[in-house]
Amino acid sequence: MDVLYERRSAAVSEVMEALPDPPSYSAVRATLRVLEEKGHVTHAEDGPRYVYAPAVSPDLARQTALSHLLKTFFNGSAEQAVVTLLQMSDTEMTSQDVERLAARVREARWEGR
Amino acid sequence: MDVLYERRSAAVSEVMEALPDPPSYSAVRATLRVLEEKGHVTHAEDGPRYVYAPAVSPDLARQTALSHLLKTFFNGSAEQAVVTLLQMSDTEMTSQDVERLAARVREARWEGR
DNA sequence: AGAGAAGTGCTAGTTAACTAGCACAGTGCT
DNA sequence: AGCACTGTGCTAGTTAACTAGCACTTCTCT
Repeated sequence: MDVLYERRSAAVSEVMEALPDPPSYSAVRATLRVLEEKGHVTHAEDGPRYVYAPAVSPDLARQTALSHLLKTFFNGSAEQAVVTLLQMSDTEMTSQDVERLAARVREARWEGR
Repeated sequence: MDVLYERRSAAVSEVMEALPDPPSYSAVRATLRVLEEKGHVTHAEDGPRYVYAPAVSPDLARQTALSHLLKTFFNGSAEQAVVTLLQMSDTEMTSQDVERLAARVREARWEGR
């Protein structure tokens, strides 16, 4: 699923290549078929091959993932998550990014949150 | 794993109760044992029962989870993630929270990020 | 002290996941 | 047109995950 979320859509071979220590081609095919049966994934035909994509909008997927992560690692606190994001070294935020971020925070405040 | 991250530690039965549509007791025990073999989990003995905990510090786990989520859903952009966090309705941020957040952002800027 | 509850260690049987491999259908190249 | 290439549909066999259950130990409550 993460591969599909990251790439937005992918053929079986692309999914396999994106996986670290990938299982067999057959296994990936079977798994995608099961995911489709469960409604997590859709497939479209591109010529002879299937191209799979998440069944849910990117926006909803993002929100679901974020709120799950908040619940699991930050006790539901969005503020703590934001602080950690800023402190993470591999985030590579420039001062310009922080500037824009502050602007957005101000925006959010004006919207009454 | 998510159950252990959220609760910091848990006995087998607690893990099972925290799972939606839980597998059998034996399955949970076996899974935790495998996770321990793979080094993702540690156990301590509390009287007669085992209490499992993640093998990695909460802080590292948080950072790992966040950077994975950034890569998967936000194309690596921490700024986008923060904006989405603020926009999410179920985040329930008060204006006080936003105020404190803005303060932290300023702090982060002074630290040269 | 004794009975019950709750837990682990271990095992046999069942179900699901993975592997390997075939036949067949489109693409692209010569 | 013909051939290699890449892909799907499907199947048989193998490995891993899950289930159910027993014997044994430790705490708890009466």
